[in-house]
Amino acid sequence: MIDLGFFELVYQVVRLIPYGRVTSYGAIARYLGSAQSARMVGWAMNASHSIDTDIPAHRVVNRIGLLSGIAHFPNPKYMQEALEKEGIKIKNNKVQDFDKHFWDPMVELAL
DNA sequence: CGATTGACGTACG
DNA sequence: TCGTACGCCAATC
Repeated sequence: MIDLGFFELVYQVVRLIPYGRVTSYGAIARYLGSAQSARMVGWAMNASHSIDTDIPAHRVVNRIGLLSGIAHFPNPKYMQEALEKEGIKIKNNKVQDFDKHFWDPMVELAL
C-alpha cells in the first residue's frame, strides 16, 4: 500500500520530469499546494535513496538552478554528469540556461 | 518526549 | 541590491 504522504507526492512529480528537463524544489512544493514547504521536497529527495523507485533527483535543483543536492548523491559528480548527459550544461555546479530547461509541473501538468 | 536540523523560498530591513 | 529572519513538516539527536 502506497503511503500518499508528502513524500510520495514529491516522488510522483519528480518521476514525471521529462528527459533533459529540470525543476526546482519550490516549483514542486507549490504544485503540491505547500508553496513554503520546499524544504520538505529536499527532505523527500534525501529519503529517495532508501526507496526502490527510481527517482531522477538529479533533475531537481534549487530555484537558481544550483545543484544544491550534489553532495547528497552517492557520487557527487554523478549529478552533474547525468544532467550534462541529458544535454544540460553545468557550470560551477549551476545549470546554464536554467530558464530554458526549467520544467514547471504547474504549467506542464496544467493544474 | 522536546529541541534542532534540513537537497528551499519568500519576506522584510 | 545585499543580508538576515521566518515558515513549513518530518526526521534525527
